[in-house]
Amino acid sequence: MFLKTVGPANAKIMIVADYPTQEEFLTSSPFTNFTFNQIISQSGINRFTCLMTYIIKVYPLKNNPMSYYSSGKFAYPFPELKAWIEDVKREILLYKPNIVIAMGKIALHSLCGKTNLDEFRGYVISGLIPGLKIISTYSIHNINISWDLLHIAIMDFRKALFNSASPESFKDERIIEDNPTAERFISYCNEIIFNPEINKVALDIENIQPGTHITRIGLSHHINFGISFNFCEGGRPVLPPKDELRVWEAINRLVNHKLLIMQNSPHDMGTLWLNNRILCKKIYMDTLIAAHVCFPEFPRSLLFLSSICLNVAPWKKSEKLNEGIYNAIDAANTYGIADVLDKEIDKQKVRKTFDFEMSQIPVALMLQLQGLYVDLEIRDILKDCAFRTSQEAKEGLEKLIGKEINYNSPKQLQKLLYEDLGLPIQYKRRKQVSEPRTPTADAKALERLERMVPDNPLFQLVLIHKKAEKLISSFLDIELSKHNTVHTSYNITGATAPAPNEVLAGNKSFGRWSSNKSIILPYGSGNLQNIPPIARLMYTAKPGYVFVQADYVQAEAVMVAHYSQDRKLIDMFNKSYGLKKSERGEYDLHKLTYAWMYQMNWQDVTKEQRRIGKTIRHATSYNAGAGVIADQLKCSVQDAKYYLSTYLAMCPQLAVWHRSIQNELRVSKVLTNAFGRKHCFLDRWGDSLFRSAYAYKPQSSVGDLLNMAMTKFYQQYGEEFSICLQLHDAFYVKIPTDKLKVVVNKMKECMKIPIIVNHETFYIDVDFKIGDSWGDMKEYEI
DNA sequence: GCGATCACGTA
DNA sequence: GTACGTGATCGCC
Repeated sequence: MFLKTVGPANAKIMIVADYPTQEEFLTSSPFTNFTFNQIISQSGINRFTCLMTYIIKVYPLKNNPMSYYSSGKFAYPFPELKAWIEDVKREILLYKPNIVIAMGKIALHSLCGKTNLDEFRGYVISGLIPGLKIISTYSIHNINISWDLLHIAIMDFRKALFNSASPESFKDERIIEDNPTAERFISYCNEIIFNPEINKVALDIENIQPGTHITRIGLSHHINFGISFNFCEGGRPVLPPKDELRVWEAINRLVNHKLLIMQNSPHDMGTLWLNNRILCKKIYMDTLIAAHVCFPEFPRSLLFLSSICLNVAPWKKSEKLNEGIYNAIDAANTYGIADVLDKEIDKQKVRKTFDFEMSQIPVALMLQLQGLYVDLEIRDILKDCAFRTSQEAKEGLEKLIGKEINYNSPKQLQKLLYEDLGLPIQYKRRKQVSEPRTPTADAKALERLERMVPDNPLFQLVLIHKKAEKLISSFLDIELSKHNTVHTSYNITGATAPAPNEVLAGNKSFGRWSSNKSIILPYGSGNLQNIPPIARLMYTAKPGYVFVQADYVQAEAVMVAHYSQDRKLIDMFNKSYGLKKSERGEYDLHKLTYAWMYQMNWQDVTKEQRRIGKTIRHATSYNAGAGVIADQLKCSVQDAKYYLSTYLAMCPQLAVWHRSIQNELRVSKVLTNAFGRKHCFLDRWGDSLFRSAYAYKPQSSVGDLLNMAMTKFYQQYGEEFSICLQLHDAFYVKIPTDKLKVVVNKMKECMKIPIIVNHETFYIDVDFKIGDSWGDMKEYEI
């Protein structure tokens, strides 16, 4: 029995999905699954006006649709599937819908012959049937695995609805100049400069990696126009230096006269500055930032943004477009996206957040270009030391187990622990109980095993060895620039993770910066926000200079106190605000936490008890379970449960706050932090959504707070005093030692920013530390 | 060579 | 517990 096509013969939209769900098949009720209902109802399409069918008309064997192909590739369908595909094509010819929505890779390939869904998703393309418009989107199966995709599919359905009015395919009216002469390109720049009606220009560069040599520059002043100038051919400059200079001069004039639109402007700005000393000052919009502010949870590539903002043809390098056309279309689409996002920013009322993120561009760019200096001597000492430690541990292990294995290989280590030594298998923590248990040999597992098998040095030796190896490979053995600096690219919009496969990775980004390897100055391991304390020692201020670190004290805890309206805690923070470190004794948060839990005097709290208080407070703010607390405190789960219940009894507000977040989510999936930053949570309803949501407001508010302070400092004093690091709730400057007092006061002034939560205004205290080396910072009292 | 997986560093 | 990025290994092509 096969599922038949349903719907009216005069349908304008036809939906072709890969295959039915098991229930749809067993009950003979096509297109009734929950996910599909969500998509079609939220897209505004009336399902009774659509023809709907499947390519594979049964529930596939072993839930594996690829079993209908003779190889892993789509190229060789078995006869049964071949016949089904022909059926669908016949129906399309018979009913002549204006547009077909292909849900999933199999539908896309069957109707269009394309295999890469990510490249064509959301674009109206023509298929194997002449004159037919097709738009592809994710399959129900994909969406069920990754719920984020639901919202993208809804947008794709809306686009299909928009395109279903007529069978006509849209006309590409774009004018693309992919290889203008230098004269033509210069005259284009001049035309723009002297045309008072044009005030914005989109700019996009192409360069050779590694390095920063610019091969092309694309410009656009209209969605239907793109021009790309070619500087290089076969690795050689196209023009004699004198003529090339004239082109650069024209570009320089242009960027000084018009507002610029770019996708990921720090990259293009950095490259233009390093290569050509062209400084782009007037940035109207970075489309990456605009997209982050409007759709923080979506991918932000140009291809994706074009698919949701524009009605244009897909364009992609793999289509073997010539580089010039590609570059020119990049620029044109960037221009078009900016127009759409501009309206979206106002529609969503997020202009303030957008302006704030845009204001961070100069300081992020400066930090990337400036880099951080490394003392070679100290690095070599650290390297030697770590190497010796690692070797000693390795030799000890060899004696102990009588053979050599690679401890960096989880596989080999697991074999040693659980097969050769027969120790009890340790499992990874699962997100859901329904997930299968996977064995692990990570540090936590080793520590647990150590507690089970005392007096065996094996575990400590493995831990020491692995730690030293990690230290060397990730943090010490890094490539330096010729000035002995490392560089990191700070991402204002947070996560850069692109889609790894057809199921897009979630772009979370809570407004904190992230940092990764700089493409334009590829030195260092890249991320400067995860350097361990020991490796920080090699980052030094030069003689006569000193690092100043300013960090917000207990910032997330203060935010949580206000959000959860924990009066006792708020009062404590209010009283301790502005006190010197030495005067803060009676306001030690963690000691007080333990004292409140067990009704004792804070003076009597021991160091160990303080540690418990600290761990419990931090973990419970974000709804951690007893297992996690047990691992952190290295105690039994039983004890952890006891601490947990004692804490929650002492602090009932916390559970109330968590419930209020859940209620907020129920009303709308959009949460807003203390500074108006919005985030839409797209995860499935459940614990993982809740935990992520609990973390959002405190974490993103602190991120915004620090970035506000740092940007303010940069704007006012950046020329004089150099900022050198951003670490989520702290920033560092490197200054001449004699300027210490002045700078600390200025930092303090910039960091005093009022925060309003629940109609109460408060400030978060700032601590200062100074040192010659980042790894050796001492308290500094003003 | 490339991508998935594991592991692990920070706030 | 959340957020993030990088490096080593290993299986696949």
